[in-house]
Amino acid sequence: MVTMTWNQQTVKKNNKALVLQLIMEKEPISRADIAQVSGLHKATVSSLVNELLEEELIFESGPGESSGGRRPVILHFNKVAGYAIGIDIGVNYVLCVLTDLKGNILIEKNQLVNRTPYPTILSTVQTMVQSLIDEKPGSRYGVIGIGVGVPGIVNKEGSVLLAPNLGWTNIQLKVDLEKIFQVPVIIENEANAGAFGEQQFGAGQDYQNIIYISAGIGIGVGIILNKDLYQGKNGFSGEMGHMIIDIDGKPCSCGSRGCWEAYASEHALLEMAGENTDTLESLIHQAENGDEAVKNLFRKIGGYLGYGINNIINTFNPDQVIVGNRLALTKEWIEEPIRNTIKNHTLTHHQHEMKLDFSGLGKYSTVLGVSAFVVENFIKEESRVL
Amino acid sequence: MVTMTWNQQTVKKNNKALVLQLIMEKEPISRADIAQVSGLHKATVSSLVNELLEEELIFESGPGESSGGRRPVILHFNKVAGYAIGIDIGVNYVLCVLTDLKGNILIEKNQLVNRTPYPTILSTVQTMVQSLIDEKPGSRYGVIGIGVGVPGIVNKEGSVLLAPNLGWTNIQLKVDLEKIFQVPVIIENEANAGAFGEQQFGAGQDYQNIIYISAGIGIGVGIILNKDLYQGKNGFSGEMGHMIIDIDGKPCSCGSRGCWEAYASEHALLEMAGENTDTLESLIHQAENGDEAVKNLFRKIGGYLGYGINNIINTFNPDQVIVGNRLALTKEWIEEPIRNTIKNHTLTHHQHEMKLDFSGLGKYSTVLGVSAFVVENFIKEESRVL
DNA sequence: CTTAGTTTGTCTATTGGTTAAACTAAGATT
DNA sequence: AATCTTAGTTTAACCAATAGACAAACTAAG
Repeated sequence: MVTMTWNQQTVKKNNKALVLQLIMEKEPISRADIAQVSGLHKATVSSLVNELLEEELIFESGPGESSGGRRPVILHFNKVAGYAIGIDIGVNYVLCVLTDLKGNILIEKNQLVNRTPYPTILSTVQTMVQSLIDEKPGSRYGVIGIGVGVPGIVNKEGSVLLAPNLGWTNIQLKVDLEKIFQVPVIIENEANAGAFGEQQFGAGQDYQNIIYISAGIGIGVGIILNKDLYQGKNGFSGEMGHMIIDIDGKPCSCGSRGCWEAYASEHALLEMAGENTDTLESLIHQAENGDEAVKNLFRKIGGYLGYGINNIINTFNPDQVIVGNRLALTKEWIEEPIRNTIKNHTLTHHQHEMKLDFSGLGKYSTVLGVSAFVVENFIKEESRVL
Repeated sequence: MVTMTWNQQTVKKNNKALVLQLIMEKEPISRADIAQVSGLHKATVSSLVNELLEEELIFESGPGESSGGRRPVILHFNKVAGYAIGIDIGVNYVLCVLTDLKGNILIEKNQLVNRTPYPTILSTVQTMVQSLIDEKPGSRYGVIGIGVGVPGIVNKEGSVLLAPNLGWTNIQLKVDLEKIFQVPVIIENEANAGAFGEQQFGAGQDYQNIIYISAGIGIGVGIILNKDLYQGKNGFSGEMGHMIIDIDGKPCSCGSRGCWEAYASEHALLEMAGENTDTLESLIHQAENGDEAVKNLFRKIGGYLGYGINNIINTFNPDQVIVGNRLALTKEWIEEPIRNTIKNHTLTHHQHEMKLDFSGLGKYSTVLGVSAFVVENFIKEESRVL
């Protein structure tokens, strides 16, 4: 079967998913409202809602306000019908969270790690996830899946092909985790996950086409077009950290020269700061205490970020660009230079109505993103025809 | 009505479109084959095929080869059920073609122009289109629409907001042409149209994610993701000619510096060639006669093109990059340097299985692209439920 | 308090599509 | 000639959305 064929079951599945989505987004809401908003007939909505009630994906909560007639029955999304686990594997930390189906964090485990060989990290993850599972409250569907964000190149089969900062190559992470926990596992690049997290719960909730810039040790980019993550042919999209912005410029760890992340990343920042500073945090501390040299350093990084963002805007004509990850902590000093660079370089029509924002979720962008992938997957499965 | 709802009519419409698409792509084909390939039931296929026959979008052509039983009835797409007109407005020419529904050019009109004020071009276009209409053969649906490719920024309402090389700003081209000819008109950026043309009929027929580089006086890029043109928020996507590849580099006509097209376009080439050469054609002639200096010039341009293509590949992880428009004529000399630059700079995983090709349609990319847009639009309308 | 009107949600019959299965058509095979 | 195969059509069954009647529960006006 080459292409998608349609029949009554797909119709029902789609409408059911639509109803559920409306309840998730607009709760509290009544059956009548759903019919109104969706364009479906009252009777159709009624029957789909009843199925969703039986599946415990939604619940009723007494009558609402009358608007001149019979009072409506208020419907809610049952966000604790199951729980998702989101994991962010960083260069020196592992962050695991248990979220409900609306991306609220219920339990959080954070662990610093010194070295990152795969077996070590895998066992750390295993321990952390197991303790989340042990502590989680009861629910109809239990743990519906695990999502993992990794700073590296991930293919569509959930293998980490290359994660230079972790020292990983060809790690079958999805296979390993599914074997251990027997639930669906989703592996994503950290920037892609962050983009989805911001789109679902953070700064990007109102927009269709979003480019999320994960500016950390390196730079990765998550591309959301028409509300969907764009992954590319193999899942490798968004490696814009290795976009050349300066021909024959600074050498980059990737072997090329003049890459964006050689100028605008945390790594570049620390390099420029010189020998006596070790961490981004200490630089931020200095800047907060009025150190003009450090502030200028931040401004310079901001300018470089701006060049890359210029390229992004001219390429994608997005609704919004979101700056996230560690460098977003320096918003106070980098925002102005970024905006200036855009103003002076980017095509006028493209600037118009384009929003530039900073991460709304901070260090949780990635975990919430992968958790949202897990939820999305679950909802798609569950809203099948029974 | 915020979102899409589904009912039996949408099912039918989709299935009918699917059947028609299969016939278009795989003709000659029988009803039984369609059922096989699509997964639809024989009876469903039969009834949909009969409707398509009545609409004269397809026709039968006697029995085919038996495969051990009753011989099948062979179905064909009726590519002359109507005709589309495609127009490419260039800096010094206007190209108009009449195509059938499969993108075959039946009549072609080419006219050189000296100056490009809008009223002049509009009247030229009007004359050319009128003569195409007068010469066209009879058919069931006549001229189903007009598509126009323009070298500039086009919004989703079919207005040309800015076309620097034509000297146009805020031209309501779609409105004007629809008023004159009373058929649906589609306006697209020339690179977007070229991308679609190559994907439908040219070098990109086998691929899902294609980036088409229109390298002419300037550089524009058409982005096809999952077989669909990506237009961006306002329709301005793909202005990668103004991607910065060299910080504080050469000034560009856009007001910025270091833009890709300041290094890798026909304009850049002629600038580098110096005062005594006027056209790309004369340079090609020199190169063909063994002029090493000119060949080196081409190689240099190829290298610069490579830098931008590096950025494209790392960003999009596409199936294929296609180089088109005027600079594709210099393939003989620029291909090698492009490939070298990619080899030396682009991330290894991204290079893998990535195809780099040159335009398969030559100067017809744009006209065939807009014509294909018109056809797509028509098919979508016609396969409506009757 | 009564009555009319309105809004919410359900029930029943209808509509319009796909599908299953029987059937006809026309060839190949034995 | 009899049987098997494949192609395509017809008929009835099925299923989901819909239209419209209806009941329940409320507001508003007299």
